[in-house]
Amino acid sequence: MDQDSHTSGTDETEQAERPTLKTLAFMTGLGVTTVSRALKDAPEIGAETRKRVQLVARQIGYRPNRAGVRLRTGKTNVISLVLDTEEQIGGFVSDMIYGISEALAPTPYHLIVTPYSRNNDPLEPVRYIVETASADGIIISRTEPDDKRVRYMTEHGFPFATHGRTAMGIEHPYHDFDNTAFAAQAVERLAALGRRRLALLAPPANLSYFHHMRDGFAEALAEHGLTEAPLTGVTVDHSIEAIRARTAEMMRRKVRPDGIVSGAGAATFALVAGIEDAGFRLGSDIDIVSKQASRLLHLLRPQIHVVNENVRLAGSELARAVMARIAGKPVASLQSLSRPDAVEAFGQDG
Amino acid sequence: MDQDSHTSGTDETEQAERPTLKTLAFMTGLGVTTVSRALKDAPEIGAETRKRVQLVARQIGYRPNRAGVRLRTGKTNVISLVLDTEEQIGGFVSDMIYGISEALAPTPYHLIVTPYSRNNDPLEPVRYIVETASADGIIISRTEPDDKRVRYMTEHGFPFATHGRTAMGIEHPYHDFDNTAFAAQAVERLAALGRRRLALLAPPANLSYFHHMRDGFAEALAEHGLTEAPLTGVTVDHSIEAIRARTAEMMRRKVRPDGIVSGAGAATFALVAGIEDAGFRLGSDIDIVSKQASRLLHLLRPQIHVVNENVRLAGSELARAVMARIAGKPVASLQSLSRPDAVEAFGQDG
DNA sequence: TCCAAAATCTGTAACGTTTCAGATTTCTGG
DNA sequence: CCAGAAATCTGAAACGTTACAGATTTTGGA
Repeated sequence: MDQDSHTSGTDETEQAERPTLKTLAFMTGLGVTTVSRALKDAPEIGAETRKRVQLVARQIGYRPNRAGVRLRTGKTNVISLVLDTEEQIGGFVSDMIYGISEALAPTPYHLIVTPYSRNNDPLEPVRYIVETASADGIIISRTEPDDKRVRYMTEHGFPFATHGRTAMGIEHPYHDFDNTAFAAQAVERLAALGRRRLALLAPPANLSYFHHMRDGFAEALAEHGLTEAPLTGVTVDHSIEAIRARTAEMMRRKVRPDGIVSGAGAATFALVAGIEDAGFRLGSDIDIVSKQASRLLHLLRPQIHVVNENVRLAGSELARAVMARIAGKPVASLQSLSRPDAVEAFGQDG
Repeated sequence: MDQDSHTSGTDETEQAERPTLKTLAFMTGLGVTTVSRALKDAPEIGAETRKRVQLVARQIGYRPNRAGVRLRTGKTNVISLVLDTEEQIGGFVSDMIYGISEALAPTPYHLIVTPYSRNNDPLEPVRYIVETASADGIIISRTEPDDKRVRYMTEHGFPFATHGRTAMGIEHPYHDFDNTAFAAQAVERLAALGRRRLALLAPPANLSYFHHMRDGFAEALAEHGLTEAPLTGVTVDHSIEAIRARTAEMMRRKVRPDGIVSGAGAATFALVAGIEDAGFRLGSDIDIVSKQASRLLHLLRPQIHVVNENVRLAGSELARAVMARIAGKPVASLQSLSRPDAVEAFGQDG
């Protein structure tokens, strides 16, 4: 029965060592194997034994040792969020993390944040995680149409989900905001306001959602018979100063836009500044429809038309998707697209 | 590249299993103990052997199995950032995470994010980590003068660092922004602008930095012979709407402030809205000096006077502090206070 | 040349978990 | 009442690492 009578356990006092399966086995008089199985509802354990073990486990607050499980099974119970750590003003990263945490909370999964610098190889952190098996699943963002990371993880059969879609003939879990619909709605609103010549402040051209947004923009432009005022050389990822300067420059030209679609909230701050630098007024000379993750734009200028992107939701969707993928669910059911709400407006005057 | 074409398991060919100490021992012809020691520069290993082992290890890309180390030694190589996940608009959490990541990057430490809801017990996640030994160190924020978590971790001898100081006679590592100095500088600026009656939009009263900020505010007020216009019932943590409404209310009273000190950037958005709701103008009727983590306020209204708080820096300081604490460095050297830069102004008119 | 001390190296035993291959007990039908 | 099947239970081994207690070799002093 009790083999370990003489061994190491010099814990005769009250100082409770953390209970292990052995502790539980001793307390219940069962073997450690039985205890292990009873706790995970294995079929070959008697109903009463199972209940008894689980009761005791709950009583003494048993929690499986993660290192033990991980060493034995290779399962880490970790989801890794891989993100680039360049300064992103008004970044939505916190919302994403909150969303992921929310989904992970009722599970045994922990969230680990793996950073990389945007000028390094984005594949590097992913490769590290896969090679060292330091997580069960990965969430990535800044997805590209032909994404090395997606290819790598797919080839290695490693579970993951992407924030944003790809276009490389690989089916994989993702969550995305429908930026095509957003851009189309934005153009439509501007058209309804009587605007004729529109500019688009787009994401960087290497990212998938650049194409989505641009497609929606271009198509709606055509549909409403509007023309484009190209806003080149600058993207939502550029610095406030760069966008501001470039916008002012554009506005000072003879042929300037009377409407702008902006892909990001922080960038819109810079847009507005640039417009006003050039001496124009929002709402009268020009209108802006902007996407935003945090609800501050209407406080900047109530004339801005906004579409809210729920990044927190994206986070929990992504977390759920990776976990489902880890559990072996088919990919097809793990792809979701978030349709934008209608464009909101707050008033013509402060 | 040759991907493991046939199904998941049974890779009989070149598909390299991850190397372990055993692999290394076999390759070098040494014992596994010797290899283990050679890799960590133990003194009883011959110089040549050491070099040889390290060379081979580097060649085949050996990386210690974290689960193995953790199970054997109890060392997790994990730092846990504990944070509350309530919606915090314009939250600085991303910056903090970037800062921590930066400091952790050249070390074997990983960052794990442990969330809790503000309405639950903040001690709960801390206790979980300590009890399950799931990290080597903890970073907490929203520090209170008499902080349960600090007491708990100290009593359990668990390494940690706090964002913000405490006042309970316990010495512990911290990093803090000097909010007393900030408030004093802010008041001074407002006094210099000829303002006489000032309001303070403060942090929640339970947090340490509420007291720091309020002390600096009150003292400077006295020093410059100014009076306070109390802005009660609302803190920087309240919703935009709440702050906005409360501010408008205050401004509509007969006795209203002609200057406001604001403890947070997002809250200042609401302040400005409230002021303008009531029909007053920034720069002429009233001035604001605000702290901000992200540099957007001057785009909201160039009249706002700002002091920047570098949260990214705070993050790396905190990370360095916990790691040093884990390494056994004395607490005294791990306390740092960040002095605010001078108040910045951007102009009197848009 | 020899012996002890120093310098190197090594096997075994854990850490806590799950899996494998039985062992034991209970049940069933004849 | 028994053989065999079913139902329960079990110890040993293994995952990769480090600590302990030796084992072996080399060195150096006499």
